[in-house]
Amino acid sequence: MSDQDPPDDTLPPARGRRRLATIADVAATAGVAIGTVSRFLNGREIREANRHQIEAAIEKLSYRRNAVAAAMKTDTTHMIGLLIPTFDEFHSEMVEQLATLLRASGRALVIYCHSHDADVIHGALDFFAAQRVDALIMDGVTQARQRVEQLIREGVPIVFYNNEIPGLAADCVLVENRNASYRAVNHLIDLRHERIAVLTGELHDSSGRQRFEGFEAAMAEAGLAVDRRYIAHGTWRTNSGYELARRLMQLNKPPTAMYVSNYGMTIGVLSWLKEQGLRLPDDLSLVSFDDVALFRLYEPGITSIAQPISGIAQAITSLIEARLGDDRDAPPRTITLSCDIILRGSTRRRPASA
Amino acid sequence: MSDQDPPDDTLPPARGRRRLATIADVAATAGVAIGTVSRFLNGREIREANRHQIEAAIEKLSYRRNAVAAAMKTDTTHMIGLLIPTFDEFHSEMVEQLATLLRASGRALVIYCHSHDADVIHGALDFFAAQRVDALIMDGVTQARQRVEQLIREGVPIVFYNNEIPGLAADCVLVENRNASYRAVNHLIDLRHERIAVLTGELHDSSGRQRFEGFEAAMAEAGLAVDRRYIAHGTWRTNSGYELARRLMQLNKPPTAMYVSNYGMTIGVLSWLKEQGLRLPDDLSLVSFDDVALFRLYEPGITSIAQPISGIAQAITSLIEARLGDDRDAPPRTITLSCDIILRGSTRRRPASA
DNA sequence: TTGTAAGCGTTATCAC
DNA sequence: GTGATAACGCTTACAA
Repeated sequence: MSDQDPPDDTLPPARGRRRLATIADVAATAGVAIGTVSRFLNGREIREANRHQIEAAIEKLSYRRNAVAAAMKTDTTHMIGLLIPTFDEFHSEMVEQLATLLRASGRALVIYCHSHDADVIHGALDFFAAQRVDALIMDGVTQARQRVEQLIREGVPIVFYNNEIPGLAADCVLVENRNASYRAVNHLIDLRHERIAVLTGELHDSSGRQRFEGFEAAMAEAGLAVDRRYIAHGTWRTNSGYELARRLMQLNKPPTAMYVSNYGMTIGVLSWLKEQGLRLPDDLSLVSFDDVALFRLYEPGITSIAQPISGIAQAITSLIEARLGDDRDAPPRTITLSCDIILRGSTRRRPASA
Repeated sequence: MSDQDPPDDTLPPARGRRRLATIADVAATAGVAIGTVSRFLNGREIREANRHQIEAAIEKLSYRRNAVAAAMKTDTTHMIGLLIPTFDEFHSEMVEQLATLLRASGRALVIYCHSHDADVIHGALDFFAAQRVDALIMDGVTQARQRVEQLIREGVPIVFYNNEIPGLAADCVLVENRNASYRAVNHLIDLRHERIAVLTGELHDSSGRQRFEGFEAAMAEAGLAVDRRYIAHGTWRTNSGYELARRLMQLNKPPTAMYVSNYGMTIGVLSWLKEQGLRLPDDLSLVSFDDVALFRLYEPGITSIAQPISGIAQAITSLIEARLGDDRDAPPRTITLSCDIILRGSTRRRPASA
């Protein structure tokens, strides 16, 4: 058997997959050196005649570059790890945009969904590290701190979104949680509401804290005392919105307005209200963080705080490309984007009766 | 410098990443052979004393297994390619479940989103092939046919969901589109509707065809002639739902009921209706394929056809694990799941006036 | 420009 | 069991 032969299918097939042609097969078939084929594959200059030989050989052998082998040499996998808590509408849209933006530079996302489970978070980070992803995008979830520190030490670029983890030197893309929250609550105050309840997110997440602080600031500035019973601490999740809505609305003096710190909990609130036959904005004015299709279509539309999802995805991408390009060793950057308050029918002036 | 030294950080760092300890460093530090460390890492039997040495060395060097190198040897990456058209609610839920199920066997999803763009589809499949994903999950989108055939020849296991591509020998997870559609339209007929419009999906997708056939079958069986103007051919997308709703509802004799072939187009229909101040079910009865959070919360709730998303994710996972396990060469299997029709407030008996 | 060959970090096959 | 060592398929000096 000469070196000119196509790949020999009688070799033990690796894991049931057929033996694919290698760069060596191409080189042999084309009658050039391996190095030349490699140069061609990487888009560098090649003698015209050789180029044609190589193209023909690639075609003939159905050659497929083995990115795994290349990754081993170059220590570049073109994979970006993405660790998100859940596939809610916000994340779906962000992921879609991230995938599209990263595609432009030949990269793809490897996705893990942690559901706030510390074991999963650790497992995901270990997996990403072992797979040598080029970079990592994740919600700044505190349970990850230790593993993340290790990754940073190993030189893996990381971009946090949504929450920052104080003290970690990594790139960050955030929104003005506090300010947006402040403005949203002020909108309720403008409408003469005084009994305003808040559903907070997890306060160990920086976004949860800041959104709550915005609420507090607006109330304090308006000179409105906050009844402790109107402060409901949630977990970001739908079922927590459901439970807390019940608790709040069954008070002797239920709130006339409610500020909910994220989309998921608002879904829970709406479910409970619907079950009870209560209607927005007559029985309650409601404003929610996150703007999603449902809030636009719901009757009435839900007044909400729209995070600039495209902007977030773009910011993340640009940070990553910078880290993977020339700005490898630049100091960590934090990009903070602002939100829009979108007025819809779920908020109205406090009824005189209340 | 002896072999016992920890990795030397003065070596040229690959792409700015620190040089990580290798299995060789661990072996040297532990005073055993490389092969022994490998055996240990892969959970095989090791002499007790060596085990402790190795564990200590791993700890000391912060050793991290390089999955890329392992993948190159074993031709197993533990990555599953996933190619979806868009991140709508259906896919979000499916992806979340798939990711969770696959995690159990140490695998992760690499995701591409094609937006029905043929170039992207081709690019994605080439990327997956180059990255040597262990298997591929994709919507059976016809533009992919040629590339997919090649992948099958190369021995990459593929699971189609949603649509089948006739003539391709691959595993498939489908739902009873035709039957579900048939039952849904029969529900409208039971409610005495006669002017029933349909918004079809793309008819070159098998799901689009089958859903349309179900409509036709129900109408024919009931002896209802279908006015051609009530057949609106859509693209699955929201804007197409919006446009077609307008076209249909502005007919001289608009339909009294509408069957919409997917979630995205229904969003478009609802948007248009909302803009016009038209209400379900008074101005129109509507039933939609796909059951999502919005349809449950909407007022009135949207009568819909619920695909068994968990079942789909489980079926896909089991097919993949079988292919990657002992059933490597089993003949292709197709799993077909049934759907539930969920009755809500968007459908009611045809008003006497109509 | 091209050919040659030394790795990259594993796994797997041998003798021992 | 363990230790040496040959792959795996590619990139990249270096020499020609």
